[in-house]
Amino acid sequence: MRAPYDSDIAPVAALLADRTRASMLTALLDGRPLSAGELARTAGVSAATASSHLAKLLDGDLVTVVRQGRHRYYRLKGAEVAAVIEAISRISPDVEVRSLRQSRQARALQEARTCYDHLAGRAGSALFEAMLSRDLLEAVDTSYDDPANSAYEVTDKGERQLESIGVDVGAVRRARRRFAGHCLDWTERRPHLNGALGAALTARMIEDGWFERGSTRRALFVTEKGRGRLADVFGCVLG
Amino acid sequence: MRAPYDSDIAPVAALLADRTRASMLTALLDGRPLSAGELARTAGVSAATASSHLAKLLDGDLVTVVRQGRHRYYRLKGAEVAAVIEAISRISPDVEVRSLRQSRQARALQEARTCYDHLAGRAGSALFEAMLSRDLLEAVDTSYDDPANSAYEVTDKGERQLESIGVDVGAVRRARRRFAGHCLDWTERRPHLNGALGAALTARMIEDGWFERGSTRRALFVTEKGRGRLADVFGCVLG
DNA sequence: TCGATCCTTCGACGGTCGTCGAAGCGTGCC
DNA sequence: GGCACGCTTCGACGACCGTCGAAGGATCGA
Repeated sequence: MRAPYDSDIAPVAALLADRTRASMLTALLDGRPLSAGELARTAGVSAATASSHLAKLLDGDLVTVVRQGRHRYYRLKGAEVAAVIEAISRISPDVEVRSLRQSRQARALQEARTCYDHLAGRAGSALFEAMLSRDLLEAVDTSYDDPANSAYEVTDKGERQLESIGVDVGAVRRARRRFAGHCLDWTERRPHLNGALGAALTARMIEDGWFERGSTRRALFVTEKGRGRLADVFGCVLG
Repeated sequence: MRAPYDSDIAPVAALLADRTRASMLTALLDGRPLSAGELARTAGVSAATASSHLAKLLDGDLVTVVRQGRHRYYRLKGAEVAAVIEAISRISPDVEVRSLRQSRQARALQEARTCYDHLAGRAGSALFEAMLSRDLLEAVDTSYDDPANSAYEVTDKGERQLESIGVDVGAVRRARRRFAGHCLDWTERRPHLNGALGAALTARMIEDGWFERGSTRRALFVTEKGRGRLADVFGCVLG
C-alpha cells in the first residue's frame, strides 16, 4: 500500500488548476468520448489552445485518446481520475450561475439526459440495473472492464415486456448496428444501456411521454407518467 | 445534491498545484497541528514564503489556524480536504526516493508512529478502537466532532488490564494534564488515544519492547513481541 | 524595559504558463 | 486530384506567481 507521504501531488494538481483544462475534464465526466474540437468549444478557447491543453492532460495520464478519421476522441483515463475531480468539487465553491435556469438545468442533467441517442444520467443507470435484476436483459460478453466490447441480449421475458410498450425488438435486431452494450458514466459510477436497443427504447419512451426534452441539447425531464411507467414496467424506482 | 457540473475546481486545484503548499498539506495529514515555522522547515522555504502560502491556504479554506502565543498552529480544515489530497495521491507518481531507506521509512510511518508523545498511525488507531470495543475505555464527553474536547475514562476492567502490563493508572490520573482524549488522523480517518494516558501507555509499551524507535524522529516499529502482546492484552490485531 | 522569537508585509526579481494567429500535416469527401 | 475539415506545431506576447531579504508588528521572558 502507498501512503500520501510517498507521492508528489503538485504535478497532477497543476493539471487541474487551469479553468480551461478543468472544464474539459468535467465535460468528460459522464463517460462520453469528446473530440478535441468539441472540448475546445465547451471550454471556449481556440483549437490551438485546446490542443496544447489536451497534450498536457495526455502526458499527465489524466485522459486517453483514440483516433477516428480526422477526429481525436478523448476520455477520462479511469475512475480514479473521476474520483479526484469529484473530491475537489466537494470543496469548491459553486460556479457563478448567470441564471437560476442554469443551475436548474445542471440539476436536471443529473437526473436524466441523453448520451448520443440513448438514456443516461441517474435514470439511465437505474433503468439498466432494473432490467438486469429483473432478468429482462442478460450479459453475453462479461468483459465488464471494456465497455466497448460489452454485449447484452434480451430475454424472452424482456422481449415481451419491451413489445408491450411498443418497442419492436425484431426490428432493432435487424438494425445494422451493435445491438446492446453499456456506457460507463464516471459521475454515476454505473453503466447504462446503449446500442440499437438503448436508442430504440429511449426513442419509444420519449415518444410515449415518459420523458420530455429540455431546452439544452441533452437534457431530459422525467414526467409523472414516466415515473409511474418506469416503476410498473421495469420495477425501476427513481430516487 | 450537487454535481461536479456546478463547481469550478480550478481555484482549489491551484492551491494544491505548488510543491511547497502540497508538502505543507501532506505534512498536516496526520492531524497534528503544525506551526508556520515547522511548516516552513518541512517544505524547505523561508518564513516569508511559508507565510504567503499559508495565507493562501487559509483564504482558500483548506486549513484553519489558531493563535497560541507567538505561534500560529495550522490544521487541515476537514476530512473532505484530506480526501482530496488522498485522491490525488492515488494517481500521482511516487516521489523521487533518494534511497530505499526513505521509502521503507515512509511505509513504516504508516504502520506506527508517535504523535507528540503517544502512539499514532495504524497501530494507534487499532489499539484505540480495540480498547473501546473491549470496554477498557469509555467516552465521557461525546462531542466527537471536536477532538480538543474529547474525554475518556478507564473502566475497572481497563484499569486491571493496564496495571497488569505496568501502567500506573493512579499516577497518570494525578498528572497535571488532560487524562485522556483523542486525536483525529486524516490519513487513517480514525482517532487514536492521547493525553496523559496515551503518553504513559505508549512509554510503557516502548519500555517493554512492544515497539522500537526508528531512525527518524517519529518512526516506530512494531516488534514481534508487540504484535503478540497487543493481540493478547487488548485484542488488537494488526493487519 | 529590553532583547529574542515568531510571524507577516513589502518590494523586486525571474521564471513559468495560458493565449492566440498563422502555418503545416493528415484525413475524408466529392 | 483538389478542397474542406480537424488537429497540431510554432512563435510571440502578456500575465501571473513563487521566491527571498529587509523591515515591521506582536508576544514572551528576563
